[in-house]
Amino acid sequence: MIAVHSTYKRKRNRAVRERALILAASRLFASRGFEATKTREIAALAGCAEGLIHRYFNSKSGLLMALIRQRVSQEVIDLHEKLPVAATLEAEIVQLVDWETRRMWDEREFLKVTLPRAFLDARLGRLITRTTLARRAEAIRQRLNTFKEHLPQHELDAVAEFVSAIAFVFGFSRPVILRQNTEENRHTANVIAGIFARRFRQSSPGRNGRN
Amino acid sequence: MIAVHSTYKRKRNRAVRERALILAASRLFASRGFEATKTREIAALAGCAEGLIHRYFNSKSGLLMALIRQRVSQEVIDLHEKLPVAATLEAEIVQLVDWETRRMWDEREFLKVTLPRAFLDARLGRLITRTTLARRAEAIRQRLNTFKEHLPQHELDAVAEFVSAIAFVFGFSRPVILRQNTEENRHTANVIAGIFARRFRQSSPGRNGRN
Amino acid sequence: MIAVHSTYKRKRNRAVRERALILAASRLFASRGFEATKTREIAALAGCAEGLIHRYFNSKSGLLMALIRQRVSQEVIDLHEKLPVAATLEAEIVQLVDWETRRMWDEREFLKVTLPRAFLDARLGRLITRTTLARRAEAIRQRLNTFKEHLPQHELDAVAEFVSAIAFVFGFSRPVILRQNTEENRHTANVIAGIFARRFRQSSPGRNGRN
Amino acid sequence: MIAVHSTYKRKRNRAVRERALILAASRLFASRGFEATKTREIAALAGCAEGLIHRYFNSKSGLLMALIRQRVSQEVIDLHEKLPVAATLEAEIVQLVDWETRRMWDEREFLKVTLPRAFLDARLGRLITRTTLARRAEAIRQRLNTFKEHLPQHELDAVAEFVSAIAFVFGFSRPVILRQNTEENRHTANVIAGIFARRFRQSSPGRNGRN
DNA sequence: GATGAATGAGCCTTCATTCAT
DNA sequence: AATGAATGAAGGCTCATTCAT
Repeated sequence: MIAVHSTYKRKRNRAVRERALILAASRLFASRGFEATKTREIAALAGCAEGLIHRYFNSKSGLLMALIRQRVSQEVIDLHEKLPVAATLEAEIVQLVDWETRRMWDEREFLKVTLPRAFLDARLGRLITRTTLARRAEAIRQRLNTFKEHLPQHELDAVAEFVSAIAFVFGFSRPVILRQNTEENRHTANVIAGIFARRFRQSSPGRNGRN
Repeated sequence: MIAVHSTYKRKRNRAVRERALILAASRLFASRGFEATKTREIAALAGCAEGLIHRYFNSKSGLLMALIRQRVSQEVIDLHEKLPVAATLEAEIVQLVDWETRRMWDEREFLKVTLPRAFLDARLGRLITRTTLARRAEAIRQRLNTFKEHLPQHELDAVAEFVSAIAFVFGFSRPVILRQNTEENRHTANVIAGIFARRFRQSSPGRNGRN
Repeated sequence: MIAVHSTYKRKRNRAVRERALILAASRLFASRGFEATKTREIAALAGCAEGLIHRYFNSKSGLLMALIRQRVSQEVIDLHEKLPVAATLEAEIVQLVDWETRRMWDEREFLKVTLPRAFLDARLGRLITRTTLARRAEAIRQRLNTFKEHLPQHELDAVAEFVSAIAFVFGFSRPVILRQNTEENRHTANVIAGIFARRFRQSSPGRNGRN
Repeated sequence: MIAVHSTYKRKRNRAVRERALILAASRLFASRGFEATKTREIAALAGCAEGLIHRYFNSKSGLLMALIRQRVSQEVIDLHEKLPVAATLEAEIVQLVDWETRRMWDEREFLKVTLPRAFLDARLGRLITRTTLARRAEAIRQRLNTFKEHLPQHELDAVAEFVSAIAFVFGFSRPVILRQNTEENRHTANVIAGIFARRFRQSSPGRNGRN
């Protein structure tokens, strides 16, 4: 009984410590960059010993990889659960852009850590594409598929790409990299989405044309 | 990697050496990252002595700043000279997206160096915005202004933002960061531009409707 | 040069290591000068890692300061305990000169390190005066005070100064700086002290005059 | 004629430049120490090119040696010319101490440069002894010899040593190294000299004893 | 298993020296 | 001959990693 408890506790502790280290690393890598962050600082912020970074993750960059792997596995595509599909394709596109733009902003810390590494490491770049972006794109594509009668297949992909591109730029690049105002960028994203989506407005009976 | 210098030894030519160092640093920072690049490697690639980095630029990061400053000053907005304005707004939008997407690809090395630093340094982020992005956006806005009778002012800004966002994602992010195929991405950008621009198609007499 | 450490490796013993580093630094600074001594050499002689110099003392010059501080705090004025006061003032002066001359010789290593720094750093010069020289002078003054009936107050200070001046020159300057023979210099100091002290010979009854 | 003039001028220039470099080095070595002084600073202060240090003196330490050699050769023992011998031995000792104490103070810059080097370099220490101190001691001894009837030979040497020891301590060590007040130290030197010299007071007829 | 003190390879930087101009 | 730009060896310091406790 004691042994079990002890084992359990040890396991629990390890899991807790691992998470603490990953969280601390995530924060510090994002704000100072990977190489400028010292292992000592990570350990201090996580509240445990420096040596654990090497015991658990082998090395500083092992911790980085663990950080990425963890996020990738956490990544849950909750689009369907949390966001009801809109009534029209036009509305759906606008709503997707808004949703994804917000999500990119929420993900900014992870992206700040990941992107600069992906610049340098082709494998990492492809890993992110495969595990994160591709899955999201697929989820978006599925939702759009609801409207397939108003959306030729060859355009469906383009719309999905449009959504994630606009979300990335106005949800992450502009506010995070270039320090532009978050709200304004979200607004811009919406205006652009509106113009883009207009193309897919279903003509109401008796009205035609651009206006 | 081939040395970026022509053959000279102990020749006095500050201008040439500065350029060689900046070029070498640009290549190495882009491919390995700033901190992973050793000053010795930069000097070796530039074909001159390590000490010159400090004589000319004060420090390794001084060289980085010089690199950024140089590019910013070189940045010439040659949109008008090289790319004739299209006949219609729709065509102009499509052509601008294509042009800017290519340009982003051409700038990939500089962006690979700059962006990760901008992640960490707010001032640098704003500097880039002001000196590079804002100027280009302005140039695009001016061209679009040619079509102001077909483009309400509030949409003009959105269109300009759309152009540079799509160009950044499909000209740089996707092919460089995520190592996706350059050509395919350019195509996707064009498709998206097409859909977007369609919104601004001037109705020809006797024909209406979505198609 | 023989390593100044006993055999240990990766043992945790900060106190021992600090002492080993200070001792090694003391030896090397004295024989080669501060700047000519490499931190690597100090660490090698102390038998520990270079990094410890910076962990313990912050920097090479921090080690120098620690060295000085340590000696200053060690400095014990044991004049009274080890050297009985002589019967007469004349004898006391002679004996003090001899004692202090020897002590200067014993301190030669520390002085070789300290003096050249005091040349350049006013604060250090005053620190040494205050902590080391002034205290010794005071101790000498107290002993001389035993003979106050034969020594007018205004001369007491001069005698104390005489003692330390002669000790410094013939115990340190001549043998250490100018590499003159130690014994001969001690002899010279004694002769000078004899002449000087003669002034304070108490006239024995029935005999006067110079002899 | 032109050639002669030109040659003359060149020679003159070289001599002028050498002196300028030696003077600049002397100042800087004294105030910052030998290694902390950069050749560039010396050249700047001397108002000529860095390369000349190596052309004229081979190296930075060559310049130091030249500085020492020059001073040594300049050293003129002008004791006899400038300072008349006193009437009595007692007065002569007091006056010699005062004179030499002042001279040490005047020499402080040179000593600040030389002594720390002599700490490290035995040959230099002996060179200084031989060329500077020994010569002065000899000059002093000669003057004292004037009073040989009142001064046994074995004491003569001790008196000469006393003079230079007291002069060194109160003219240089105390005011320069320990930053003590110059005037006070000169006074102390005089008091000590007075006590010491008293020993050699010639008894006036009809009066004996200590007073 | 956890801790954090000890290690030492490696890098940026300095600056005496060299040499093209 | 004079200049000062270029060179590159060398050293102080950092910090990921190791390992005694």
